[in-house]
Amino acid sequence: MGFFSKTCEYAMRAVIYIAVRSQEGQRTGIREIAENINSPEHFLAKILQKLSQQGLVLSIKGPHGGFYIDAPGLQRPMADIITALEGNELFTGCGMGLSYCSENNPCPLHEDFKIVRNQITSMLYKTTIGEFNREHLNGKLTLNK
Amino acid sequence: MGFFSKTCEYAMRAVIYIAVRSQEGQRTGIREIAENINSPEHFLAKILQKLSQQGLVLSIKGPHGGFYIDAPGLQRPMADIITALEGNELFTGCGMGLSYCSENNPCPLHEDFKIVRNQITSMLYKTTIGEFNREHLNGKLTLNK
DNA sequence: TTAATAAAAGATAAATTTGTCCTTTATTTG
DNA sequence: CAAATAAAGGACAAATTTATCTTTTATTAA
Repeated sequence: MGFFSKTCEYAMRAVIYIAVRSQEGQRTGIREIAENINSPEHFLAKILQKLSQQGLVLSIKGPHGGFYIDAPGLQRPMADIITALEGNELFTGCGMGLSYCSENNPCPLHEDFKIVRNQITSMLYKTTIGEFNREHLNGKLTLNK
Repeated sequence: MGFFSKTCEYAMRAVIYIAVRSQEGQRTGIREIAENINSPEHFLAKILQKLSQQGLVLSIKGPHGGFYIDAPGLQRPMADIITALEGNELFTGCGMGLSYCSENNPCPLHEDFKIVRNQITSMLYKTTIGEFNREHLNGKLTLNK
């Protein structure tokens, strides 16, 4: 059980990769992205299709086409990727899966879990899609293994 | 996407329920547990089978048999439930699913994610299986909806 | 305007998780 | 001992997630 689903993992890696390439003024094809983030190409295509439909990434068909992200897009938080693909259950749901868990009706882990959830939420909202650049990837950061 | 898998959700709820009943000196059958934590009975049976094999819960067959947890068992951390069922990927894995992500080779979310993971880890290790009792369940706490 | 390129879209398949059912084994009680 | 009880275990089925393959549509460039 990974923390995020494969779908979200691939999506985050892909979007960061596209963001880096976009800041270099390049559009990127699926092949290149999949190779660089180590994901199944066709599965990733489906994911990017969804993100594209929701306007999280932009795309152009045909020669020299590919995916890219514009300046406003680069300012959006990582959280938007998760939300676009799986809604906001991660940010709101009960840790033990109880639908009526709430302040008034808490599960045993409610209080502690609130802290964890807030931490995740703030991590994903404060980190923007565009805050990683080529230097990061040329340094210690990695996306593909 | 829930935070934990259904398996872990049911397991945590079931173990807490068994712990409460054990502290009342009672063994509990699968039927009763499933009803009280709102889980599919047979699926839960499989889960408890695994937890029983690993010694996390104890069981006795036949009339007046059922599941229970002894005093040392009640002292164990909730984390043991997760580990018993799915290993410790949750406590060690990279948020973006990268196998070689580490201090020397971090993914873009590495630093923030470390904080989140530590919080989860400490939540699950500091909370013991036996720390909830009937008063909790009769109060605001809930396990079944 | 034709050929090549690349994403969009649809169909299908494999793998995993979740859920159900049935038989066997162990234990208790009458 | 026989009948009843309850977990253990095995087989199977449904649902979801992950992955693959093929066709269509849009765009570019020769």
